[in-house]
Amino acid sequence: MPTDTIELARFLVGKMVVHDLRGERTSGRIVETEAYPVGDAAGHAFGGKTKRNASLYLARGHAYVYFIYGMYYCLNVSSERAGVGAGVLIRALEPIEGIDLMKKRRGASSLRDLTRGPGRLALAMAIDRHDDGLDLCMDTSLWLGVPDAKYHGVVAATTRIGLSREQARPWRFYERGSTFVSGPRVVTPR
DNA sequence: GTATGGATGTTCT
DNA sequence: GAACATCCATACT
Repeated sequence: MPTDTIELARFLVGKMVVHDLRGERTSGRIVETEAYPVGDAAGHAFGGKTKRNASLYLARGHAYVYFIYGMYYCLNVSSERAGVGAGVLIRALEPIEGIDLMKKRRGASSLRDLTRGPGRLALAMAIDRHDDGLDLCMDTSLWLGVPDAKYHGVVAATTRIGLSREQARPWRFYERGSTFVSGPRVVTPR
């Protein structure tokens, strides 16, 4: 098992996210993540614990869901021990279960665009502030799992997306060759 | 294909 | 006011 935020971000590529909302089940295989480790100026926990980011300080494996740009939610996984603020952003999924339901929630959209991007996947899976703070290893409505089929993906690393304070470190991880990845697919040397 | 700007609400200066 | 871990429609090459 991973022992820190960056390892967890890599580890999560290929794993499943499942949401069962009163019997309406959607799921997807993670194809893209970003790490926001301790001390990272771009991380939401950088300025200390607040009401908004409190879930980042829960023990590894809890959901941190935040509202962004007045319209979208983003799903993160807390990544360190309790009391330490850090997390992994889930940026893109390959849709698996509940594809019709996801299309309905997203409005007309191609399969490829359903969950390609953090705001899109949260909308498709109906993840919102109700899910903030859930234990993704224990909860019965939103959880992380292992795919049925053996995972053969190759994980590559690049710089993160959409940050004004990015420092060009390879903390974005994605499945090489996947059509469901949201942004540039170029490997940076490390 | 790339580029640009607007929508929208919460949080912080 | 301004910034924000975004997305979509529109215009253009």
